[in-house]
Amino acid sequence: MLTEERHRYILDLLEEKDTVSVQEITEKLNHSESTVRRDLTQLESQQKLVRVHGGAKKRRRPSEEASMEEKTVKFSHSKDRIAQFAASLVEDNDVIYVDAGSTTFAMIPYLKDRPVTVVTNGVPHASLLADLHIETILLGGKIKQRTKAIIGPLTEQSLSRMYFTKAFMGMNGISVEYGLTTPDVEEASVKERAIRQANEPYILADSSKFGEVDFVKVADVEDCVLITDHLPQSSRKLTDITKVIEVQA
Amino acid sequence: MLTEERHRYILDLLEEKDTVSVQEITEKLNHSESTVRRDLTQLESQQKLVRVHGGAKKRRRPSEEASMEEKTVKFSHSKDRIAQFAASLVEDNDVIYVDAGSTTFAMIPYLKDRPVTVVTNGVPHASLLADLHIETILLGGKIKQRTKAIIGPLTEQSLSRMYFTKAFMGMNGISVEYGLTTPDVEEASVKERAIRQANEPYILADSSKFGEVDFVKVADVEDCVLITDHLPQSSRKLTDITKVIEVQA
DNA sequence: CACTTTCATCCAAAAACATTCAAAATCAAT
DNA sequence: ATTGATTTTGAATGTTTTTGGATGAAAGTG
Repeated sequence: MLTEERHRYILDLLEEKDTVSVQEITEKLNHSESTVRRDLTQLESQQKLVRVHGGAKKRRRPSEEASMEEKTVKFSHSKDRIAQFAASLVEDNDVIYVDAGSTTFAMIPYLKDRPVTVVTNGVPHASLLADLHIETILLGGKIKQRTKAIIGPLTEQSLSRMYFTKAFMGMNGISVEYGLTTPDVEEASVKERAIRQANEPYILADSSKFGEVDFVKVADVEDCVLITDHLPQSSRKLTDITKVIEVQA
Repeated sequence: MLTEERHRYILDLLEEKDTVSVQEITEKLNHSESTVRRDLTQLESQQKLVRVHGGAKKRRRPSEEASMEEKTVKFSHSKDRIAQFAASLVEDNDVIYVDAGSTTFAMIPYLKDRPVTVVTNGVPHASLLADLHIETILLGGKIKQRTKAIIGPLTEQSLSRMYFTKAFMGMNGISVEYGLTTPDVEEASVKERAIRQANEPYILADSSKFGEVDFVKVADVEDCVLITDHLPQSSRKLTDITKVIEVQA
């Protein structure tokens, strides 16, 4: 096989997979490690790829690289505080549920390199989790256009066969009288099920959610622990019926 | 055999394959190495090809040669042609399966505003489909970091309860002898299942996939219709055992 | 820290190369 | 058709490039 052909093959592999190992190439091409290493060295000097220990990765334009990183930044300060605290509750080898939504999304960067399995119904959540090399199971079902949340009967069905050590949920309305509420019927059903399947369900909510009541009830307040940046005076009564954690700003 | 004929033959080979080895030519033309080398030297001086150690490669316009950029664009052009044709096969009210992978991803823009339901195991696919307001079901399961494909037993389980009018699959290797193959075991299982659940399974593959053999077999070639930009001479035998559609470039 | 994997470097064997030369084929004139 | 000149061919030669294994150093893993 021609050097040229090997080079082409390696670059094509990279085009598909972003990274290749020396081992993989030696097996597929049936050439020695020495040869493959030489190939990689040459291709690197041509700026066609970047060598890494054990193989090579695709060369990215700086712009691309930046946008990858950028994904993990910027949330409102209160959301981020809540998320960071929630993530600190996660223990090694937990199997946790992370609900779709922006507050729970903010937790994900704080889970980096933790030995946990995450089940989620948030498509962007799953994507970021995978990027951070966290074992991730995405629930199946209908995808909701606006929020990229997975919902529907299929979702509930799969959920009903899972069990979580902890669940971290977003919620639109939290009220003493009407409990935990959300605007979408199908999403409510999924949330309800996830809370039921978790040993310790937590609700992540900034202060604006308290006193709000939405269309569908998901669960009673006393079923969950609430995590917030600040509990408004008007909702102080909640502390009588369930545990509320106020994260220091 | 005339010198002129040999030259023609060599250039034709290059047109097909981009690179040829001296050895290959000597075997096929049944002439000595000396002769073939002379041919190559002459053709190079006529700027019809570029010599490399062990053989020769196709001459490219300088612009092409220089930028990796163009190569990527060009590659995705054939993918795009294949994808566009595949999308044209979709009929109203179909329930189709769209496999994870870049070729099938290219189909999605062509499905915009079509009254179809799409089931997929590609996370980016589902995301784009939702953005284009197409009814989308994402399969559940483990998410694969590199490709963002959903795989694993959970995935197969849900798949087994679905039925599709058509399935559009990507594939890494297509060979007369070894059938349809792919490098990842779990992904292979999902693909196999999806093909089984579809009334009309299609394989989308550019010409580079033919003759390739990967680690795991997914299905036999005759189970599917192949859609490609160009079927290489060496794989013509495929037309005897299944339907192959070559999309005009 | 021990242990494994991957790495760069060196070297000898193998493959591919340019060059030379005599035989074979082609041509051009008789 | 035969001869001699010319071109093309394939084998032989020695040189250069490429290859794959061996080695110990470096990096990654637990």
